[in-house]
Amino acid sequence: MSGPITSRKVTVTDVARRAKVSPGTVSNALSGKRHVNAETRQRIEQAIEELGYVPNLTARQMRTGRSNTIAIASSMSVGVAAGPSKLGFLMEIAAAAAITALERNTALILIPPIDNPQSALDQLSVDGALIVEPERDDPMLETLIRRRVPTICIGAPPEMTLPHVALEYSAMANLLIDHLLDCGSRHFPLILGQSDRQTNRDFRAVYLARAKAEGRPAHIIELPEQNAEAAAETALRQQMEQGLSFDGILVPVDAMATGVMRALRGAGLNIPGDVRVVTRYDGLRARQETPALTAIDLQLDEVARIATEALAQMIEQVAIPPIIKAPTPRLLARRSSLLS
Amino acid sequence: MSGPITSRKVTVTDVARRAKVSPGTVSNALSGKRHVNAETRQRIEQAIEELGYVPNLTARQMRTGRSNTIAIASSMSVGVAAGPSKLGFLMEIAAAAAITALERNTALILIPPIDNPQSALDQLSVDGALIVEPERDDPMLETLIRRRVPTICIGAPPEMTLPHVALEYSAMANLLIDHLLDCGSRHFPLILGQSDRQTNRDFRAVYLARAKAEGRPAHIIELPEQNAEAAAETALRQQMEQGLSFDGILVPVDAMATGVMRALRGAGLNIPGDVRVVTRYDGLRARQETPALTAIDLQLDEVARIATEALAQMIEQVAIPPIIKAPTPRLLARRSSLLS
DNA sequence: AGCGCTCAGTAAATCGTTTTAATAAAAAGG
DNA sequence: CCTTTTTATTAAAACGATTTACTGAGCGCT
Repeated sequence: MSGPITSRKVTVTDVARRAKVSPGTVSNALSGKRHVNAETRQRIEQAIEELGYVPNLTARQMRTGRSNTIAIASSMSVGVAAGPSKLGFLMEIAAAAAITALERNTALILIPPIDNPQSALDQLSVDGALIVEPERDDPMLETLIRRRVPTICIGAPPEMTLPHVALEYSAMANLLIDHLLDCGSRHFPLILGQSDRQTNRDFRAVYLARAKAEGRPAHIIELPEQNAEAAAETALRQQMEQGLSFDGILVPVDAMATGVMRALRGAGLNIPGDVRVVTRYDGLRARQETPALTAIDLQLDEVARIATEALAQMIEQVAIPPIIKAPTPRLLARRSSLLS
Repeated sequence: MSGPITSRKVTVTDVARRAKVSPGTVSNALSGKRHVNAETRQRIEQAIEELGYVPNLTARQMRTGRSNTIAIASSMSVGVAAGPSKLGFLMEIAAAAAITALERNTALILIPPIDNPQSALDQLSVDGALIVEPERDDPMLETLIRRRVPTICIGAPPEMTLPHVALEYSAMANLLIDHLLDCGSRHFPLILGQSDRQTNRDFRAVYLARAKAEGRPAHIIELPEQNAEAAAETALRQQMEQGLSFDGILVPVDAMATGVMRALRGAGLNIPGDVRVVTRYDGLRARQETPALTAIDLQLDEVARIATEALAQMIEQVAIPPIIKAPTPRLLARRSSLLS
């Protein structure tokens, strides 16, 4: 407990007094917006040092109208996102975005999936927002638009006119289907979630189109996203009991892939010998499975960086293209599909 | 593009004018700090509705001196934390803390491990901070203390006088050792990281004390935390080649546990038949291993909640106990140690 | 000398709230 | 009926920075 008991905050005025200049000059010295004499600047810096001055960010924000803060949010309901899987996806992006943001002197505030996201937004003043894989009629997205908060979606939003970083779901689907074919699979069902997101639409469309074009059977299993792992396991088990046969499985959601693996193991099937399994999100789950799952490298940290920088542009009123291309996804072939 | 091109922000003054009252009254109506006539309040609420008034948080913060923002940070260097493992730990806490914070109208800003965390803190004005498993001479912690920012550590800080939520590492170590003994193991090395954190100190102390008291051999393998998984794998492999024999392994860090599992499988050992493996952090890794790893349920979301609420108290200058007990850790026995 | 121009610095206005001190009106008390 | 107290409201002063408009001083150039 050294130092004064009550240390009144030291302000720009205190510094100015000590350096025998006006507050305005101190401000200029700090921001560099106007030139100040080298000698004067010297005095100011010394005063700052001696007094231990730290600028009050709030006051600065108030004057400049910027909060130097962006939010990252996912609207997924707690039930869906709370599992380590989806949360992992969001958090992986959040961590990368936070780093990029901090490099630009911007703080990233985390809005995890909560029941009433709008009330949260009401209490926050942010310069912009990133929103991850928005759903149709996403309440959070709607609130942001109504408030005219600059917003960038990661993954296509339902109305394609909103600016977003386009994750190339179709390309991913093609990569995975090509790979399954390369590995000798011809009969592979598609297992996916039933929420109305771009990723689901694209995977379904590509899957159906190619099955038709290439004369292969198409079989889509749609599942609720609550408790995805167990849902996938039981669903697949049931289908197998009913005689469904296949030599591969395309299951984009990693949590579902884990469930699928469990069902397959339970049925005594050999992977990849009998069945090749491929998934999309290359999270911990895919890497940790035995055998490790073939997946797509989404390059999420790069995606997050791009999105954050685009958002910064948008906040500074610089025009940006409405659709920003994400880095090209790459296939990560692993033992769950490689026969040799 | 409906609506006015440039919609000047509507302020409390606009509302006041419209409701034919003074700005102060509007403020009182909003905050409820002073009583305002029911009829007047009615008029004000209507004006707010009609104008679509949204309070300017920054101005409010400036006047009240609160930013309604807390930071969560981990000081781990990028190399250590960037892996999904440690990041998972931080993020799991962050997500839970964000939820608790939002319930209290406080935003949580994320400071991921970056090279120069102090510069980041300089640009932020927060009411308080949570800091996860601080290290000795933690630069971030030092900055926070110098700035007199109310701070709560999650996991004991090096100087025990700082307020913190005490994760009961000793209890965890005892739980795991008891369990290994129950499962018939008597020779189990301890594999841990070499950074100077409370968790490492506690595990080492308990391990040594019990080995001595119970007449068992003690063998500690200390590893750098960079690239923990590979480090653990090669280290264990080497030790086995040199003739180290054991019937169990105590490896708190989950990334290292994964490496250990790989080394054991590589040596053709049966788990849990030949070797029982237990770890501490029950993350995705532990659950996804085959066989799944026995671990400790740290109840991190509860820990985060407790820490966030304590921090809120501290910010409001309410006295809090310097050491806050975390919920009692519970053993999650899984197939990596269960013989039957 | 007079004119224009840059340079450094200052005083004052401003951002949008909350809070304090003052006030008018109404109610209560004698 | 004249005080006191309470109640509801308001005008004005903060909060701590940035920015605008203004002021001299110094300098170069006809």
